[in-house]
Amino acid sequence: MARRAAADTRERILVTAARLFGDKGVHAVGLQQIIEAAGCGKNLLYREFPSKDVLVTAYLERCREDWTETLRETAAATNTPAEQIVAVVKAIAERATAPGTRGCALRNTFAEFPEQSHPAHQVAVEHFTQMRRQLHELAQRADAHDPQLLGDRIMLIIDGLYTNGAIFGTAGAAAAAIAFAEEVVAAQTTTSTVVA
Amino acid sequence: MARRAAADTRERILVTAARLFGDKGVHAVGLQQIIEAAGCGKNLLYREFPSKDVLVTAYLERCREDWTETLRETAAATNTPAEQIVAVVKAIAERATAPGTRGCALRNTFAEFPEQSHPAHQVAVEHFTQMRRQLHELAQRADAHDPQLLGDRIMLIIDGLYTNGAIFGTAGAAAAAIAFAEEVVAAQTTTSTVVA
DNA sequence: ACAGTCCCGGACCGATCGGTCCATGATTAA
DNA sequence: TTAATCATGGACCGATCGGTCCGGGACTGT
Repeated sequence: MARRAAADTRERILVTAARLFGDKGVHAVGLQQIIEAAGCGKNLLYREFPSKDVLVTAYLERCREDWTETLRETAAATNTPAEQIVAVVKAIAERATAPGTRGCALRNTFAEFPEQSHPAHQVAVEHFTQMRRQLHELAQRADAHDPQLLGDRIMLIIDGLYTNGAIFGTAGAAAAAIAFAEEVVAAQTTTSTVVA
Repeated sequence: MARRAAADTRERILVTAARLFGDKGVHAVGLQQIIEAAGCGKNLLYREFPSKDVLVTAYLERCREDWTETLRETAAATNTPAEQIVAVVKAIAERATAPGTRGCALRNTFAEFPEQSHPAHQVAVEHFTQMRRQLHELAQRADAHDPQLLGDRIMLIIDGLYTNGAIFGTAGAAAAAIAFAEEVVAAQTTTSTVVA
């Protein structure tokens, strides 16, 4: 077998770890398990990720990239910020209700690392802080009457959506969430609060 | 020292375990730690809770009782089902934004035990299923136009509230959540969809 | 005072954790 | 072909996990 490039190896380990962490939770997955699933030597994993904390952090950064990618895709697929907000909720609804999904990986890992000093905790907090700011900006560009309020409401819906989807799947409140988001956006972006 | 009654001992262990589990997560807390914090012998814990799974299950059942208690209290403190729905959201908002709170204990533990066969997983699923049914019933008694829809929306808000409060505390979307719930209830219980 | 009951807490068990080190074998460049 | 490089995977380490067992001391009823 040809020798694999270091970048490929790192990617393979990270993808494997992400799958296992996502499926079973970080604490429940041992490094030995990741090594076996990735089919690499023990040295290699420790060369790329000197400790489990580093690996977990890399895993969470990858999850953050997924969110950023979602923002980009929905921006490209819609014409207005208002439409994009709904598209984001729709994209997350699909993801959160997929079979076997366990909710937001960053939220789950946040729950596993309560210590504020832990890097995983910090990455998760950074993510949600950034996410909230981005939703506020998006609401502002959508000319919402109260951008903060709209952003926060969308954030509540998204966070609720993840939990609900993890438990009930498509039989849950996902469908309700999309219509919910549409109404909330519409109510905040119409020229009057009176709905005819 | 006077000998303690068995019921008191059990309660003391359970309260101690609940605090530690809630603060640090189930996987992160060892039984030795609980024993030391509760100030009891090792035998005693294993007499009351033959395994950690049993203890975790008892912890989650206690959390479910807290929810049931919240339902009772809000029912007693309000005059109409519509008011009760808002009161429930308000009560959870206070709880979820308290300093040091880490979100919904059942939701967090659900994240830690992904295996469907695990009793902790099952208790959590039962809780959310029951909770959703209760919110549907409450919405029905509030004469909502679409009780399922209103119940699901409130559930999204509550689930989102827990996550948001765990991360941002009172600086988060909690205040927005209460007004949000009020509007959602009002829109579903007015005689017309036209808001003056 | 005595015998019996109960509880604290430490010794101990096998398993597994994160992490280190190295022998072996395969692949590469020269 | 030879020498150097690199990945594999097992041996090993100390710590900690859930769980069992038991010694010794404090309390009880008689």
